[in-house]
Amino acid sequence: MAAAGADKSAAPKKRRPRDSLSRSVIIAAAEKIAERDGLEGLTFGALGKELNAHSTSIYRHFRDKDDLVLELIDTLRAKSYGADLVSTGDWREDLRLISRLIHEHYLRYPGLAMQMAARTTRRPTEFHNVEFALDAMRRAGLDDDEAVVATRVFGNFTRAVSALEASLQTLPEQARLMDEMAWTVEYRQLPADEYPNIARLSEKLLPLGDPSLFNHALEMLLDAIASRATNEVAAD
Amino acid sequence: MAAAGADKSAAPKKRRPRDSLSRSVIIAAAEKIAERDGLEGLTFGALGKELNAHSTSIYRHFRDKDDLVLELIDTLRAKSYGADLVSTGDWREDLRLISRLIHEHYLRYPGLAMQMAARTTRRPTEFHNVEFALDAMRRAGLDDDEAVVATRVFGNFTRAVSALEASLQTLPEQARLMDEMAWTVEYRQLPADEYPNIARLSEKLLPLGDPSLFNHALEMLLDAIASRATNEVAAD
DNA sequence: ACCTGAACACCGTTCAAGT
DNA sequence: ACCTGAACACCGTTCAAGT
Repeated sequence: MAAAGADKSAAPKKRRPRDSLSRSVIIAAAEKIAERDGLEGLTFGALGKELNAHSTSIYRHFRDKDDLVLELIDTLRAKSYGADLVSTGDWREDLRLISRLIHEHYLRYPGLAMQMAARTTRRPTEFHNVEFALDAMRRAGLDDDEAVVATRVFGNFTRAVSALEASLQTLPEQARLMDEMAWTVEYRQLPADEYPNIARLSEKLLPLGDPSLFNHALEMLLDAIASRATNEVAAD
Repeated sequence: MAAAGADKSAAPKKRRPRDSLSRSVIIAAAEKIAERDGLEGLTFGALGKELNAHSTSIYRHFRDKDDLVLELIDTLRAKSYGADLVSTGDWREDLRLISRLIHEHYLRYPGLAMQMAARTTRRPTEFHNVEFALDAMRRAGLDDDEAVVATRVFGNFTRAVSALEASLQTLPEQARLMDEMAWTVEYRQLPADEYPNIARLSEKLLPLGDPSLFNHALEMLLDAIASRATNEVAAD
């Protein structure tokens, strides 16, 4: 009774049934690997193992690795924050919301962050993000041209800074620690005559990835948008 | 007379003399390759070929590839804009200057941009950049805590957005074109009832890497810094 | 002491061969 | 039609062997 059904194929073989492979099945396996091993673990070899299939059979369903990664990006996006992106009615709060959701999402999948930041996926989640940001800019009082530019500036800022923070997380442990420590060690020993400002402020210097920085930057950019918007609203 | 000196070692061998290899010689070769083939061409194999040496002999002078890349980053930085980083006396103009120099430099070496943005090199060029920015923030009228945060925000913004733009440049040609075209093709066909703002503005949408965006973002951030600085100066 | 050669453990990708 | 096996052209890196 104990090892009844799975007995024969116990440890070694149990081959996948024919036709059981598909894009969605492969993406599900990729998600699992990304969640478990991070992104550097996402190889065709690992996918094959996870799927109990030959690694090269994936090529029947995806043109190449780029094709697979783009599909994975959109799936993760929708799952990770698709449902949370609901307007609050306040443009500034809305921009804060989308920016923070993207930021958190990138930090959750740091190995994919740079690709998420740089690629255009042409898929529903992306359409929805753009629509959401454009609408907030309109409600902020920006005219059409300003809204388009502000949306891009705001989006590029959010994705770029988030990807930078995420990439700090993917550095080899030793490099990350050395880099972080530099701001509390090397920078405190610089000569005051050559680097007076560093010497004066050396106790206060923050590492590049300090968690408070994102919000500071976000609020500064929101201030700048608000001040441009105010100029318009003043005409009311 | 024609092929006199170089005759014997014409095509095939001409081995490097012993002890002629060093960190600086290797970095010079790496610069040459980076300039010529971009960064994806910078492999130990290519370095060996460029140096007329065995690829593995590089390991006598650099711990690993990361060690080599960090050294290369600082060398390129110093050479590319080290001499141009001179204060104008105007804090806002100074921040504009350093931001644009970094931006241009990243676009010149797009394959290294992400590493340049995320790593702390602990070397003179980096010290100098930090000192320069801190001094500008002080002259803008920010207090110590604000200056430290503003420097980080400003630096992270500059490096992150520049690295994002640079990484767009390193995409495979076909992916880059498809991604750019999406904003003038797919986005113009979205249904107006579901995406009213995209539909209304679809003629104006810019690709992610539009060259005007960096300056727009930069001026917005400078505005935000100026407005915080003004609050202080108002007390004068 | 310095450099080379051969090998290792990976990658993504191609393609002929099996079922 | 779908999947596998073997091979290819790369990576970075290690280490014993040559000079």
